[in-house]
Amino acid sequence: MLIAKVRFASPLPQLDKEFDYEVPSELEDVVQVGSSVEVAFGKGGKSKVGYIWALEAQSTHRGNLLPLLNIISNFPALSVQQMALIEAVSDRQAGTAGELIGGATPKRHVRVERNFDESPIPIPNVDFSGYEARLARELVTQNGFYMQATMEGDDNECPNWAKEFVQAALSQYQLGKSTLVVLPDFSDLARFETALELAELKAISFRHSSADTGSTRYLNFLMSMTHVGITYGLRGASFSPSKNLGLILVWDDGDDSHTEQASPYWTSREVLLQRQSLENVKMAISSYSPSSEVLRLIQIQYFGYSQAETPTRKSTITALGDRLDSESFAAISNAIASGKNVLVQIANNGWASGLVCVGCRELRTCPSCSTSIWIDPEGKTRCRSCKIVTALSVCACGKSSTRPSRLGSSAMEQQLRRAFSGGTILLSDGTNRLTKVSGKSLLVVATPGAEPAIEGGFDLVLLADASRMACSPRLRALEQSLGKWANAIALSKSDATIICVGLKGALAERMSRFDFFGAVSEDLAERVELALPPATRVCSITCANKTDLMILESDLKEAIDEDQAKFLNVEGELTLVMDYKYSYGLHLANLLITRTAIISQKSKSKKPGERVFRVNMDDSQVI
DNA sequence: AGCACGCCGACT
DNA sequence: GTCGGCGTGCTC
Repeated sequence: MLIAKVRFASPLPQLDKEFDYEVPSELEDVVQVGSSVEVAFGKGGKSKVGYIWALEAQSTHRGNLLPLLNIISNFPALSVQQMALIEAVSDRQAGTAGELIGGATPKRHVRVERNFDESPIPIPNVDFSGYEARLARELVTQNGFYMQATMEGDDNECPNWAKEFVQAALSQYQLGKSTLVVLPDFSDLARFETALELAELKAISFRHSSADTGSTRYLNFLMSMTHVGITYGLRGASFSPSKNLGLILVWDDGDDSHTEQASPYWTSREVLLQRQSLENVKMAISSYSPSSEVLRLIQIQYFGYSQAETPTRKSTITALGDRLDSESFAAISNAIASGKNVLVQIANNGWASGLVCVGCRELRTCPSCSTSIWIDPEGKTRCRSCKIVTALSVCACGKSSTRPSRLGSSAMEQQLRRAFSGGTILLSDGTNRLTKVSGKSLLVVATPGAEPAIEGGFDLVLLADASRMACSPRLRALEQSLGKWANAIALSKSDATIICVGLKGALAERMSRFDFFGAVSEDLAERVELALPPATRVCSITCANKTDLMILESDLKEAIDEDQAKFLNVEGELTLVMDYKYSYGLHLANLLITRTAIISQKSKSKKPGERVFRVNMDDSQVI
């Protein structure tokens, strides 16, 4: 009798295990590992969809077994490699396999299956050469590699890195192997697609994208599962199947969008590093400015690397902290007057990033959650965290008026509109985004990540909030700012002028040479000295109530090895933060899974559909 | 999650 | 005596 070990796509820790079912003899020839099946489950015996995690000859369950009711499809819903990855990631992140299953397998479409053509794709006859192919060459000998991308700037829509990625993927294809490409956002996805089109490789490329219709997604999923080719997409694609995988490519791994904001809070880079070792394949990461994690991989010699040549652009560092001092004002004026195009990068959108009392200069905060209040793109005073529009009350000092602590992109746009009547002023931010602009004398105000492409590149880039972005007290502020500046600078012409507003000291000196590699290295060296991430890992555990958290804390204090992990003091009563060594990660994650599950079940303050504990094994926000 | 089981107070 | 409140625990 064949036994199917079945898992469910549920985040509940109680269901995070395999359940045994008998395979009826008439299904014995059709079931396979990865099949989605219908089974009866629970007291009501209602039917539920599960996934065959393994097929075995004997059951370990004492008690009688129910039969599988049905096989949902002849195509497996998950590949063996996907299941191994899901297990590895849930173990590492102290989550459940069930909460990752949904993201790894798309909704089934019967018509797509009926029309599915499993025959091999005619091999495209491609000759895609005519540029460096630095990456493809390095990957012949390297198993893990970081390539700092060169800033060419003249082609914003198909930059050098995208061509490098395509070339590397093509080399794999010629060896009969697939490539998986993971990008942070849709503009980078579009850039990579442009390169794929240029190389005429669309026929062997399978897009994993939430922007596609369900049937397209399912078709591409089946294609990735059954055909050697190039699978690409945003962070969710980290879990897609890939037949005979040979290479994993990641663009701009330090971008926030690579981190999943829901439990178990994984990041593309870490998931794909797991995948690299599970599937024994090559992996390369590329960006204009490296992440500190990548530099750590280089330091421990897990990754080789190659730095880009220093960009040829002119760099100006203004000493004043003001956004529009006379120097940058003059530079913009001159550029606009001579028909050139200017990009102004502003840290945040809306009208004001914060409001300060005119009397006591205290930052105004939301009455219910005490995070700062800003003026959003619609001009409303709104809490940043609970998103509620709040009427401003009278301050403790007696004054009721406020002034903006720092202007947002909408305000900046208005200010520039008054100052420069000669040019066309455009605004591009997260809510109102331009993907491409063209023309002369354009003055584009954009928030990081929302910079539009422009034919030929910008002539002048003003990083208007440089000093404020870099000086924010968050751990990753500097590293992330460097990444955002680098991405903006990459959109400029090779002889453009770059103005960094208000930088001082060593950072100003680094930026005058566009030495991103050096700046992040220095940042990493300091963190290593202070034993901060990525020298160690830091996890956070938040809990809805204090008593449960205290139980967990004393529980953990007894169980953990003090040489490997320790508690850190943080503000906020409902959060525990620990730092721990990489080698202790699996052990700690396991400890957290079991302990939080026990306490959750006994908790008095359970709410339906809400977790008692939220565990983030790599929380870089808390420090 | 769902659903049943069970132990307690309130009621015809 | 028994009806129904929801806390507790299990589901192959």
